[in-house]
Amino acid sequence: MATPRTDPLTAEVVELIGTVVARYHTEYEQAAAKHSLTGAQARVLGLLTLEPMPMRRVAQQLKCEPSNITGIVDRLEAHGLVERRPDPNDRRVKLAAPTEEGAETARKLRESLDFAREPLAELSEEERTVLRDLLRRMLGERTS
Amino acid sequence: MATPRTDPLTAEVVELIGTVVARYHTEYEQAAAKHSLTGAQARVLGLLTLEPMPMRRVAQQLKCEPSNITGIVDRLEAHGLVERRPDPNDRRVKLAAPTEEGAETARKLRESLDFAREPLAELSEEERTVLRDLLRRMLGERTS
DNA sequence: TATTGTTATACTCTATAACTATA
DNA sequence: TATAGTTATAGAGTATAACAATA
Repeated sequence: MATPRTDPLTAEVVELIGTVVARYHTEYEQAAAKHSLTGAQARVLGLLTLEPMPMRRVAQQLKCEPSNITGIVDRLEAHGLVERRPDPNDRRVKLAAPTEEGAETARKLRESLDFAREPLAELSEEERTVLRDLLRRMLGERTS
Repeated sequence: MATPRTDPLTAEVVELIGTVVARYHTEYEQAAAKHSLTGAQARVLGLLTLEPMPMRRVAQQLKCEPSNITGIVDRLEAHGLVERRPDPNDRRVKLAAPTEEGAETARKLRESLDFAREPLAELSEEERTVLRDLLRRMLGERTS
């Protein structure tokens, strides 16, 4: 209640961002579906492709309960895209890691996510730079 | 495959948009949860606040199957936020409309969605105008 | 004792298909 | 016959709580 009424300009920007969010999600889900994956599965696979990690950490990155990761990794494992490896330093831990096929699928997934190019192609390089800087400022320093 | 490799600048903008999308979703779900609603329920309620409409049309707007809307409206109705009204012109149709309490909840929900202000407050009015124009261009003419 | 991953449970969202009542 | 909404069903994601193995 400390904030003033939202002005029309801000409201429009928020609405535009909402549209971006909706389109981003649609495209992400479609790209995942092309590889018979759900959005959550594709996100986990993409995450593991950056670096194999304990199940616990996957849950932290996805901001969900650890118990959920069990099922998602189960299904990725059933597809042959991910495997569980023992952690030599702590036998309680299981490291989730993409298989070779999983890494390949993740790569194709990133490519088929043409949200990357199609809408941004409308903008010149200079405009994209401006957009980048504005988004950076908007998102702040939070490394999180 | 007609598109060239994604350049680093575009890649960064895409990643920034991904961050915006993630934060938008988190805040949206949290705002909905404050009112004991799920994201889907909050979206439907927000939609109906703009204009009461047949169940069928709700499904079209949310891009999901009509059968799903039955349950979502059931739960909103159980919360006393939405009601089903007969359509005088076609007795097959049920118009979903917010109750007074539903409209009030939707209003609070919009306010508590401080994604609207907090991050954008970092930008000056001129910068927000630039951002608006870039997003408009990026999203194209589609009025939808 | 505390932590990791899992299981069990319950709820929601989602798509598909079959059903009903209207049109 | 076609359409609007519903029901039934199944799969997936989510949170909570309890559990086994390990630290």
